[in-house]
Amino acid sequence: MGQLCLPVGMSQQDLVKMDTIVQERVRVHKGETLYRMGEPLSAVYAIRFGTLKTHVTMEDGRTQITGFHLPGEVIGLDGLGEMQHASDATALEDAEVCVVRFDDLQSLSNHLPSLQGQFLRLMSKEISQDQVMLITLGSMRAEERLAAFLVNMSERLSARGYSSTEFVLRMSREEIGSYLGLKLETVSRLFSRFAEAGLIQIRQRHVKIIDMAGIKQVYSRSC
Amino acid sequence: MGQLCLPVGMSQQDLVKMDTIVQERVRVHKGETLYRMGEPLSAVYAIRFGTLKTHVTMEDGRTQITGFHLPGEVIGLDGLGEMQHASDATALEDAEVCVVRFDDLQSLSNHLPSLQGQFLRLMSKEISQDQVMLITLGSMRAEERLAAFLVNMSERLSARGYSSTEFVLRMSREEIGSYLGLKLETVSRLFSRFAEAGLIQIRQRHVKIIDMAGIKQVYSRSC
DNA sequence: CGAGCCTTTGAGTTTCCTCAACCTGAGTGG
DNA sequence: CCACTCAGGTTGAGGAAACTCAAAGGCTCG
Repeated sequence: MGQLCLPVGMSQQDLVKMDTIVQERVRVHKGETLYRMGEPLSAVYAIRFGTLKTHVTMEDGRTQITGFHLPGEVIGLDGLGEMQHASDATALEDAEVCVVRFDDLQSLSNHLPSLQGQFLRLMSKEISQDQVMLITLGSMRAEERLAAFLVNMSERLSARGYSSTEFVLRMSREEIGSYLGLKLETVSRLFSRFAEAGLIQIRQRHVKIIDMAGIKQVYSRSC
Repeated sequence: MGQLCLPVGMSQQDLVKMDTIVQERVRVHKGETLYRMGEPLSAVYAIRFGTLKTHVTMEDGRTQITGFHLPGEVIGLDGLGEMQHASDATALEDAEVCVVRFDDLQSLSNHLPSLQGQFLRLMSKEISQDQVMLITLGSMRAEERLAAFLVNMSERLSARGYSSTEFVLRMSREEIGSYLGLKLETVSRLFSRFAEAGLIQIRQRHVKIIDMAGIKQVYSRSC
């Protein structure tokens, strides 16, 4: 569990203790939601396998995807402050998560000093990632955003032992668009343009990266 | 100090204890930086008075403002994970901050159980705010972004005892633009348009909100 | 009071969106 | 087994939004 569910940085004994409280696992089928915005926060979740998206919906119905989450990542942290979930989490494919119950956590954290730090670190990382997205949405053009997205997916998949050059996107063009602040047609056109330029091969959701350096250039050689 | 430097939620005795460790204050003059990205994190900072901006710069020189920070807010939390600052913090006007040293904090947090929770809550709030910005940048049009910005400033100022309808923007059009993912000319034009529509009065950086409901409509009646 | 920065406003251009048609592949029922 | 359906994806044409470039006016600060 330890390796899959919480990132490195804890001692072996601590991991053993952790294992004793995190025995609960939940399966989430494609399209089902793990939690919804506004629900009381009873736990955070470490993804064992599968991909989930987190998204928020405004009063007027518009929706924005705030993240795609791969195995090994922890979701639900954004609700810790108000003790209620700040977004929806939906499975993009059948997935399984470890349930880290919050009341267990609180009683345990006294005995596990490293756990507090672990959570601070996770939350801080989430803040940093959000800030990277702010740059992406605030100062990049469509082309650059999509290139950044591809590189980001590649790196995260690679860090989890998958191929960094060939993978399957678990989300639709529309979902990518929502995440990147673009329309689905724009995403589709850009994929086609990247393919034409010899940077990638793409057939449906199967992506093969041909020229990684070229893709990185797309968002570094601007201005 | 307590009221000014850390939000509510701590008991009176805890506040007294806090006061004993947070005696250090720093003045930051307009244009000076409090900390820079990459510097080792030795403290977080609670703003006593003045306004600061946090911003990040990419390799290619592009810069994005990630937040404007008013008195009472805590900055520097985004660096807690890596123990080094994840952004620059620059004063928009002469300001003073309380220095919350991290080593003091760690030794103290054992004796102050509420402090840990306090920090989790602050960080979680920061994540939520970033996610609101993601929606803003990802799915709103220029007009809506600026309206949301005005309402946000108004509410935060009001919560701090200032007027909610009349205030001075401490940042330039360019800085507002960077924050909202717009160019300075666009920001300027939109202010003029809002004024023409009778929603606000604006002269340089002095804003007077005439029709708050109208401004809120700008970003609720879309689609 | 002058220099430099900030702001406003205009004209033209680019980027991305909208609308629309058509294609593809997976799943379904006859 | 094949035709059908339907969601997702591609591609094109036209238009709207925001950007770029440019010029001129206004504040602020030394």
